[in-house]
Amino acid sequence: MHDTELALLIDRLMRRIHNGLQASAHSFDRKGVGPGGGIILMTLADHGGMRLSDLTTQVSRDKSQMTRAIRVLEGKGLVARVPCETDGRVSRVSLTDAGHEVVAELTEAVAGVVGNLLTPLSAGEQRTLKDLLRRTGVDR
Amino acid sequence: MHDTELALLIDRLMRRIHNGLQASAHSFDRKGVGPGGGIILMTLADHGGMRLSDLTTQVSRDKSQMTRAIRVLEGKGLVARVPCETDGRVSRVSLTDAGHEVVAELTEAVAGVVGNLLTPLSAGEQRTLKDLLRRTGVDR
DNA sequence: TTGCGTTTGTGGATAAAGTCAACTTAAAGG
DNA sequence: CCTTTAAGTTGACTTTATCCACAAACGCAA
Repeated sequence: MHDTELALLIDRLMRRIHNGLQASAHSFDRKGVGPGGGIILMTLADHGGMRLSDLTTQVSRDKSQMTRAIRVLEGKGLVARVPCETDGRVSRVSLTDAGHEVVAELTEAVAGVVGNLLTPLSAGEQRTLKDLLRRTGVDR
Repeated sequence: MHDTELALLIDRLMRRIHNGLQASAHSFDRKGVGPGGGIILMTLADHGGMRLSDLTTQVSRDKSQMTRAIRVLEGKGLVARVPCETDGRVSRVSLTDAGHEVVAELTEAVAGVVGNLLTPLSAGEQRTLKDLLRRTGVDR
């Protein structure tokens, strides 16, 4: 088997999404959250409030970087963190109203770019693609 | 439809591939090409000799970065560049024998990680997934 | 309760990638 | 020719990523 093509395909598709967004970032990323911040915000929109550690595993990033990313987003008033009452270590992160507004703009922009990239696929195929990706494993 | 889920899924899958490789990089990346260099090498293995500009569009990266990445790989003796005879501007890049060896090791490692992540999918579904990704568009 | 290992989040230092713009050389087309 | 465009290169700079050590809080068992 020795199949590396999928890795290359995934990498390329992700870069294209990234570049497509970058090209028009000035028109929607008023808060300057960037790609990294955007993914965090959208993930929070999907999951509601999350513990910081769950957030890091969900987006598969380094926790120290997550700390810093959240600090930036908090500084811009897009997320709020409340210390957990039952566990003194964890802090729970959630979107503020301003954060939701940013997510709405981000969502539209991302949907535009992604929709554009997916035009060669039928609606059913697009659904299949997402379904397959969703069912992808967790490695360890 | 405002669909951002696919972007999040793609990003997460790519990070998981990346992290999975990173975890055991010491055991196969003897030349220290890293993720970036690895993608370039594997792309070259797929396409044979390529013009540098085609390489940049294929992997969707900045050309200035490609210049530097190729210089590093060339310094390690993994790729060779020959100036094009018909066009004095372009230089054609291809794998050396040492480069092919590295690609072989990379391929095995990548296939292991990817195969691991794809275990929830049947063989047919894996084929479908790759097919759909391959048919993905080019945006502009 | 105390001790011990583990989890959660921070902080710092450093390396790797990405971004942007200016610039050289070469082709292409009036 | 002369202007325009394409292919690479270089430089300066910002953003992400990686690694490691650490403090605080929890879980649990002796």
